[in-house]
Amino acid sequence: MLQQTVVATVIPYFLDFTRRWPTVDSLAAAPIDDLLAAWAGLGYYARARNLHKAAVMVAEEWGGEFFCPDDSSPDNIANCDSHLRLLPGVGPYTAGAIGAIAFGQQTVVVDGNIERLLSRYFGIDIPIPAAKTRIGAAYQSLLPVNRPSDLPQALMDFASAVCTPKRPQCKGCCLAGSCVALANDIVETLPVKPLKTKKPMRRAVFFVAVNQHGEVFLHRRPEKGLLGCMLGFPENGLSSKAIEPSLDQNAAPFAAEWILLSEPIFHVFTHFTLEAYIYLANVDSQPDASLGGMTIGQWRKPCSADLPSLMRKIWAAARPQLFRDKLVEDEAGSAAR
DNA sequence: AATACGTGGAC
DNA sequence: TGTCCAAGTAT
Repeated sequence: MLQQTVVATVIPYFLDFTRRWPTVDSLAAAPIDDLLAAWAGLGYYARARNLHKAAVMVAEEWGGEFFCPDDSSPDNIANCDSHLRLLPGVGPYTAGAIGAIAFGQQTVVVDGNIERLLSRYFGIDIPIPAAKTRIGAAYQSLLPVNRPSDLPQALMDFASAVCTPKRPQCKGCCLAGSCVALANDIVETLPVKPLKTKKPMRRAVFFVAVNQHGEVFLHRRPEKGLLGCMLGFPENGLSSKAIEPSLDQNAAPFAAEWILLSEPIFHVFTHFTLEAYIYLANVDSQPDASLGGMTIGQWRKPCSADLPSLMRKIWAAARPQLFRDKLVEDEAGSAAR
């Protein structure tokens, strides 16, 4: 959960997950849709899919244990690392963190905080990601024999509090006397990040329908790609790089009196900004939307908690309009989950 | 190596 | 509709 996500954001999700699925076995046995619903709003949804796959691997293939050699010889540290890396979603950082924190091994653990701290302290001025090799070597050179699990956690907290990206607290820093970047007055220029390209715009249309039962029409998105496997309103254009998708009703999941909201909403992703146009419909029947005989969606009680943030935002924009001339029970009653 | 992948908080 | 970034990983 902490991958590219700040601690304060993670805490409620972590507490919910560990309460509902306190063991690897329970997590592996949980329906993936339950995990995805619990993950909704946290972002980077491949993490949730990988977490479940990893739990299934540990439960069914590893006998329920994160096998790790208790002998801490260098060979076994490497073996443990490569073993953990077999789990989907476990990369260099996570494998190192598990090795150090869970098993007390002398692993290399370099997150964004430590990367910043070490690149500054050692004056590593080659760009990321090429600098990662040297930063890893620098970390290796610091590894203590005793309590190796303290090092990454101490460095992360220290860098997060003192060696910050902007306005680092060099005055009074206990490392100021030997920090290469400080001596060269280049602290805030490190680490060297690649130049960021301008974020492109995409345009998409979304279809929000409510039936006479107060249910909305949602579908499960394709298992890979943006918002993979998450619930969402049918749409057209979201995954298309060409900013061309027509704003007409061609992609509607079924025929209805679709009304286009006058104003689009905007949503910012990591690599593009979305301009989302929203079509609305109140339907008296319950159309069975299908393509080639396959049902493409389902009518469900609207529950924002199950939706990724983009879809929550779309629902929040659509709901007042849909409820204007049709009294429908909203989700307030079902929000006490 | 470069890009895809979410979201929200701090300025 | 800004900018930058966060306990990164997969492809």
